Amino acid sequence: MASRTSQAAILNHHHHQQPLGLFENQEGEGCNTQTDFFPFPQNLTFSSLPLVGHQSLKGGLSTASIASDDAPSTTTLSETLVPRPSLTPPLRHKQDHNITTSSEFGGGGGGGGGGPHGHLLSLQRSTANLWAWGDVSDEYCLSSKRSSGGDDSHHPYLGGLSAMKMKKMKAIRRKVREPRFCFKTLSDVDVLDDGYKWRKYGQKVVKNTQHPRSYYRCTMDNCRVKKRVERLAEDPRMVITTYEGRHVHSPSHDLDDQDSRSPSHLNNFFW
DNA sequence: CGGTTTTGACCCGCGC
DNA sequence: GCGCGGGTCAAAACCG
Repeated sequence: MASRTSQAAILNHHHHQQPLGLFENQEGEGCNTQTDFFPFPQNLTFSSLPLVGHQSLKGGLSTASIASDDAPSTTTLSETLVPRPSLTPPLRHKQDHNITTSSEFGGGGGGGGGGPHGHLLSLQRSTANLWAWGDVSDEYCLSSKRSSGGDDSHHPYLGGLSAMKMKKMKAIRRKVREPRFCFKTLSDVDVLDDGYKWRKYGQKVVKNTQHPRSYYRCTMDNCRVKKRVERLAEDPRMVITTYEGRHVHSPSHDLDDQDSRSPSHLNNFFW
């Protein structure tokens, strides 16, 4: 895992001067040739990117950039950058008819339709640009939102609370959003296998896009992490994956076949 | 049969 | 206030 020593830098976005982060894998050339680097938060370790690399990327996933406002045209990524201690989970791709599968990651396999983490895409020719954003400021780094509310606070149709109360909660909830980050990946497949098990709970066609956006939720109990997957409008080859929230557990793959690899730093995936 | 996906409906925030 | 659009729910269908 030489790539564990990935370099990180941040670029200015061409439009809004918003900080873009470029994480350059040591092995990769850093396909993104943008300049204007600036120091990236030290506590933001991308120990996971290497995992991407170490598995099947072999340097293919060479770059990842972080941005606050550089939203793909199809989304409104208007939040501010919130560096997390560790962001990127070990990414792999689910199989797709278009891709060549070079490795198999036993483990994870979910049950029915969506779950099968069978073959995994070789990302050798993939490029991932990592965005990160979130409108969570340090002070409230959420918690009030859901941790207290338990199961009901996130339930939009909950009947127990008065409408007023619900509205207030919504208001709070809007401001106190889970930390989020996203990245884009050049890939034929939509769903990155990041070691966690996801259940799809919605799909939506967003405006000005041909490709629908899919919504996933972590299948683990008590874990409210969500993930959004869509394709970039300008470049359908690019997959935008957005994570929201932090896992309260380790990746499912760890429990199976991954723990022998790098169990300690995998804990950092609880973004 | 249990877990996941699909998909139409609903909710809600936001801009006008 | 209204309409639009994004996000979520939940029942039915699907799948291993």
